[in-house]
Amino acid sequence: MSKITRLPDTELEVMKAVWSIKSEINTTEIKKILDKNRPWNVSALQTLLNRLIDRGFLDTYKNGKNKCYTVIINEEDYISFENKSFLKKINNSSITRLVASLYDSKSISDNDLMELSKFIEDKTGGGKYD
Amino acid sequence: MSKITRLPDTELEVMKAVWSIKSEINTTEIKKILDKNRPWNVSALQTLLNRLIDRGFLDTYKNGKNKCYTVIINEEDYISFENKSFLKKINNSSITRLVASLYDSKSISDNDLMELSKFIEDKTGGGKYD
DNA sequence: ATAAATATAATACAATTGTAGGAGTTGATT
DNA sequence: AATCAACTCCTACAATTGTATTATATTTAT
Repeated sequence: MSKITRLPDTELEVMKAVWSIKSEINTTEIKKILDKNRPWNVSALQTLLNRLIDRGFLDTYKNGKNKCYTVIINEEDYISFENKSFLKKINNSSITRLVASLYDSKSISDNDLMELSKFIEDKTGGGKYD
Repeated sequence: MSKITRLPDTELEVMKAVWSIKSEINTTEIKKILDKNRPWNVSALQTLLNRLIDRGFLDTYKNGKNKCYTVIINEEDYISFENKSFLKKINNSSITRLVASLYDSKSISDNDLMELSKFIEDKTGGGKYD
């Protein structure tokens, strides 16, 4: 089990594309998805894929002329890792502080809070009162 | 009003120290605070302070032999900025998704959820039911 | 006024991150 | 098997980030 590390922005962009692929994950397929956002240089992409292999996020195998990839670190685990590190680094590990900051700066709405409230009720056993 | 940009890790470390100082903000004072966490090289610190000036986070003036700093970007604004960017980049702008991820990975507890719930009640007008 | 102590300035450099050119392979087509 | 297209590999390099050395200037104590 490789230790998860924070990814640089472009590597994360690549991983997001990789994670979204349900069929064979090869360079062309990845590039096709990335190109929907902005044009990608194939060599640059290859470099990033290699770095992701070095980091233990991906493994690779050959299928004919294609280079294919398998996911080692899955999306949920990585997102969890990022969320936890971020909460600590920026909000002193306080989720209330984070939500308050987002709310005060109008980055989330009353509706968002309602939805969140519903989630909390679910998790903490539904009826806090009665 | 300068545009806020994301800070590299070490520059953020420095800014946190700067933000915490209520008296005159000079290099020695900053270093004293930083050293509580890990030993800092003064020149390295100077470089980072200069970069923070370039980025528009700090301004500087001389007080006798001391170089002093004034804060341009305050902590709340920067934290808001980081929180918003992060929510978008990692959790698709969904706060419920973020909280769910933190909860599922046991990075926040039931207690944290309770506290958060209280905050939400406050903000959304106290009694959702009666 | 000179030495010792303290603070700043100038510069440099290695590691990481973002980007790309060009040569080499492989597989398909005729 | 020669040609062409698609894909990969190797290498390079600029920008950013993290760290430090040395030199210079200023203050303080003698």
